[in-house]
Amino acid sequence: MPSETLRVVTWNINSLRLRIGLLSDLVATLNPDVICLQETKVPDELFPGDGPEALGYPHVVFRGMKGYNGVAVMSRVPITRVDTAPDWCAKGDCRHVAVELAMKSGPVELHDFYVPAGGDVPDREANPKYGHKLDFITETRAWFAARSGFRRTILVGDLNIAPLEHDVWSHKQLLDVVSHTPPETEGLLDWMNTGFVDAVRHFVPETEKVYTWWSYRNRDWKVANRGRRLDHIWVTPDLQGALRQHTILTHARDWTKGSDHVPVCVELQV
DNA sequence: ATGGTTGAGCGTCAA
Repeated sequence: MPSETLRVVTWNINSLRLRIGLLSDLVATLNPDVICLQETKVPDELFPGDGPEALGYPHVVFRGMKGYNGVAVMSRVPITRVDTAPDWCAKGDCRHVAVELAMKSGPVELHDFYVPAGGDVPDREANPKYGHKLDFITETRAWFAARSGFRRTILVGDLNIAPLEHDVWSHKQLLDVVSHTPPETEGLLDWMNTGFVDAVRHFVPETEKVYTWWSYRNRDWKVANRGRRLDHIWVTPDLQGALRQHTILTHARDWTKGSDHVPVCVELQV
């Protein structure tokens, strides 16, 4: 059976139209086969259709809306959209798209998620956005649990939760901060444990700090280094042996007019 | 408890 390299990137681009030029830097640096974006903030009728093709990614699926949310997958490999998932929390809010990659060795399923950020107050009564976030991960967990036994599947995205102690700059100080509260971190790990392994933690020990996001509200993000690992790549266990390397593109946080998230990349031999 | 910054799109809300 022929095998080939598959390099997958996930990036919360925080407006595709504003930062589409940065995709050239991303491609030049990481040479990905598939790019999964979140927070594209562009309705489908305004999606810059010729942009991905000019960069060498002729296969594109996207789901966007005006102003908020939005996900897109750009690929060198032919992809077909998979439309089996429900409308999470019945909001119609463009936070998930799934595709099948036509690899030579057989299909690989890929899910691109943008989990709700959850607002500021970690209390579902005072802050419905927090409740929405918890409900979202409960629904996704249940849906993947019901499909247990699936294989050759990759799940990526801005999951807006830093699940482990060393996924944040200060575990103690962030226990009450949305993105690292126990209901979120436990919920996310329950979702992952429906049938995935954490591909970045496959390479980096849990005792080592890893961040993919630094707030805009820090004068010097590098000096403060108050980061969180909000962006994730999970793979089904049958792909764990296919993992070859990973990259957190930290220096992208310094790109001119950059996103507050940086690209995360994993290479597999599938 | 609050502020700090950014994007969409023109009020403010969301992050």
